[in-house]
Amino acid sequence: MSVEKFNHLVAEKKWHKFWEDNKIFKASDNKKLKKFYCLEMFPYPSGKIHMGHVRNYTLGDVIANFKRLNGFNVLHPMGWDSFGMPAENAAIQNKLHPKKWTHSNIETMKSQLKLLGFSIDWDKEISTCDESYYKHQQKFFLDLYKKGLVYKKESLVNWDPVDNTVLANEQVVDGKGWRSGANVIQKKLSQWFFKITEYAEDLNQSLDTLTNWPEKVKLMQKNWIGKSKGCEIEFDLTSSSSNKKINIFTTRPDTIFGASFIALAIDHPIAKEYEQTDEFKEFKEQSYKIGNTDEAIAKTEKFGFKTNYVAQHPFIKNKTLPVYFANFVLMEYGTGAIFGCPAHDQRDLDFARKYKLEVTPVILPKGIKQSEFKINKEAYLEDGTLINSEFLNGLDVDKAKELIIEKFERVNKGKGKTTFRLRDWGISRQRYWGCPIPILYREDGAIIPVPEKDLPVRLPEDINFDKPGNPLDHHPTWKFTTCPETGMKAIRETDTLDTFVDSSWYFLRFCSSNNKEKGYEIDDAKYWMPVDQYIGGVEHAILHLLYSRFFSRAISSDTEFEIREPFHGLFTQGMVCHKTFKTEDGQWTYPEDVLEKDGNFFEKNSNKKIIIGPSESMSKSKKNVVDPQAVINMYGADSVRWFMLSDSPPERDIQWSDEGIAGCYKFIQKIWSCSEKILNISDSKEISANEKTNLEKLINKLTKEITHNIENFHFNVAVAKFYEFINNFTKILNDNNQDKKIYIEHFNQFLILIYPFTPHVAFEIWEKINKKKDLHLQKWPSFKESLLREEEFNIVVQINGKKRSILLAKSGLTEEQLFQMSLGLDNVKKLIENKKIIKKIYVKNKLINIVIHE
RNA sequence: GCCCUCGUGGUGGAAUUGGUAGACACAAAGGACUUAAAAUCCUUGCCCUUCGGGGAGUGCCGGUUCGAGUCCGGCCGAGGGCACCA
Repeated sequence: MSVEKFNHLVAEKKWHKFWEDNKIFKASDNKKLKKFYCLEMFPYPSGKIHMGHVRNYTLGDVIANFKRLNGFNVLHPMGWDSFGMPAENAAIQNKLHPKKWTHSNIETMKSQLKLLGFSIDWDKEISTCDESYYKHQQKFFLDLYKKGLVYKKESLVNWDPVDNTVLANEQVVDGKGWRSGANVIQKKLSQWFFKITEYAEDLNQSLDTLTNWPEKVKLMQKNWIGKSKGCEIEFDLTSSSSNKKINIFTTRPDTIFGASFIALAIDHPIAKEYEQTDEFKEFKEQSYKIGNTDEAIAKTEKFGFKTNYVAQHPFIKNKTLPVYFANFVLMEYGTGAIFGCPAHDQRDLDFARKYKLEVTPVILPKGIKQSEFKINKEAYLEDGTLINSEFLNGLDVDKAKELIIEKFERVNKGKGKTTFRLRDWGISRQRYWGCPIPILYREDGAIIPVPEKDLPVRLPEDINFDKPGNPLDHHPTWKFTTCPETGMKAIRETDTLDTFVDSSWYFLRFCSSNNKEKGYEIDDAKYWMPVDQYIGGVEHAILHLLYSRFFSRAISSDTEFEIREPFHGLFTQGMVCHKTFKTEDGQWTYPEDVLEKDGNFFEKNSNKKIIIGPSESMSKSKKNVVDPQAVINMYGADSVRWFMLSDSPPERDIQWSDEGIAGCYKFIQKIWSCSEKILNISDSKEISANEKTNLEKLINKLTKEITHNIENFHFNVAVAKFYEFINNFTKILNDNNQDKKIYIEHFNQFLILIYPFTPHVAFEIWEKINKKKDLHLQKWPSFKESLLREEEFNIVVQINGKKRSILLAKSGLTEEQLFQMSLGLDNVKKLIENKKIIKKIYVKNKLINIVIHE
């Protein structure tokens, strides 16, 4: 009998149309339903979708479908992170307007996403470059401005000389621009900032409430925020000509008696007094000379510049400390000044050795005599007992810290203080393709926020990219305007907002996508927020997630509904990898251009020999990419989705392979042919009661496993269980009486279970069997614990912990009965002959361990 | 340098709380069907074996336990984050 194949090309098109026409993935407005907000990180419209998108949205789609079948009102939207530099770069290179380029990319990518059959509510689609989006963002900017969370300051910024723009600290990777890869230089500019540091404590503490976030991500954020408890201490500085007071910050106030110098940052206010001297100029120049990479900075030799100040030690009369400027002290952290305790800090020790300063140990390691304890080249950083420290002597480090802070506070020379590594978020970008900052500079010098009624501040469309720099700045008319209150002349802010601002609230916009008045409606947000499951790449573990957590708080504080944590559950998926191919002369080669001949590989056109490199994350530059669209055409959307869920756990990297996708295709066909076999049963006969129970148990077990594995993101295990089921099911189907009704009943349940993974083939078979297009209206099946209970068990029989035999036993037997049975097993008998049994262990329905004397 | 995670067959990986290691898939070898191929299906997978079974085995060394991939200590290796943060 010939069996017809599943034709994905026809079936997928048919179901896409049906789903779209009937809007079956539309979220309901009925706020009485139990909701589930499933969100994947929205894409940047760079051109075409890539395998990373496919994986991301497939993972999310399984969850969305699963939750819908479980009776949730699911919000599963899609949008476009559509402002950003590539659009401008494309405009410069191809003379194409960024808007046109962006919109055409969105069209392409949208049609590609639709090919995969994702259950997206397209009615809620948004795009951050639309003024219907960014006008609300400008309103939020003004709100934050009113709340005092936005400020402008002259600051040294990371300047990318290739992209001609400012970069946030986070966008500088190893001293290079994250996008251009150019060496970043320091430049002074007046910049807008969000006061994210205002929320440092809250952002840090609240991480502990995020129980459905990966520990790894929470830890990365903790490290980034970098909270440290310490103490601020006031020192009196004197020189022959003046007296000063300065504050220093330390986390080791307990080592105050080991202090031997004060070190200041090069740009500390006191530096003003030395700026004119040649020696200081030279010192400053030298410290700026050091390489750009963080690593190079960290390994640079410590050096300093001695001032003519001395500092009075706070507790030792007549003891003064020399005051230096030092290249390793940062103005941005703490107070830009420290006291050096060489014995217990490596940098301080290096510095002290260089300038022959005192090294007084004040912490004695446990178990070492004071007379034998010497500091040579390594500082002692661990805990111990305080020595040489007057009233602190004999205490351990923690106690000493406590006591000394109390003492400082009592004598009014310092106080306990917490500092953070986190800095404020610089949001100004000297770029055209971004959200305009709604600010005016009036001719009298006043800075005026654009009134709400004048929003949006629209981007002009007639722009010129021929000159370098920001086209908004040299636009002939756009920036010239008047003050709405006084009528005085005014100039618009020509910087635009960092695109991370766009993505810091888009999840809120999805709650009220089509609302024209507000960025989001409080009632909608109350219902939908927080996002129940957020899925995306781990590369956003710090920036995007931290900014979003801050921005949600900032814009919703003082409103009726404060959104502190926007993402309840977070899942970070791994990357899609592929082998890399290079010709012998070092040219990267696309996988489809590589041919195999007798175990050797050649480039298709040139016939050059190909060297196969390690599997790496797919990237255009290395050409180790596979185009999703081509694969979908060939194998179908279900096969591609199935591949993305198979084998590798979703949090780990996955290796793309041609064999793998072919295997997935085979499995889809196998499901199809299994359904054909059932439908073609012509001589239906009743099945035996025993087989009937077996079948019931099979589907019941599958139901439990799939439910459990979806809930825990073990999609690869779920896939394995589906394979196992189909293997067993077809075996029973082939070996037994063919009871059509029973098989159909169980296969229907199987189709519901697999629908979230491979919706097209599931719908097609469902319709074929049931003559209805209503698979999506089915209820997720429940499983019966009673059916999971077995009447027979394989009980492992161990002797001294080693497996020796297996005992097939019915349930209900007592421990003693089972023990006697196991003693009767040939293998066991042989091994315990003439040996003394010392002990026996029984694990119910699982295992017997007989311990004997060897 | 500091912090974190992970080491299981040829490969991707599985293994609720410590309780049959290697599920499932890919690749390979052999076989069945076929004139042939494709497709499909079956078998095998380290060492020894009298074919009943026995032995070794989850990066390395040691420990706890009746029993360790799983827990503890120490190494080695890979990946990721931070990086002059006082």
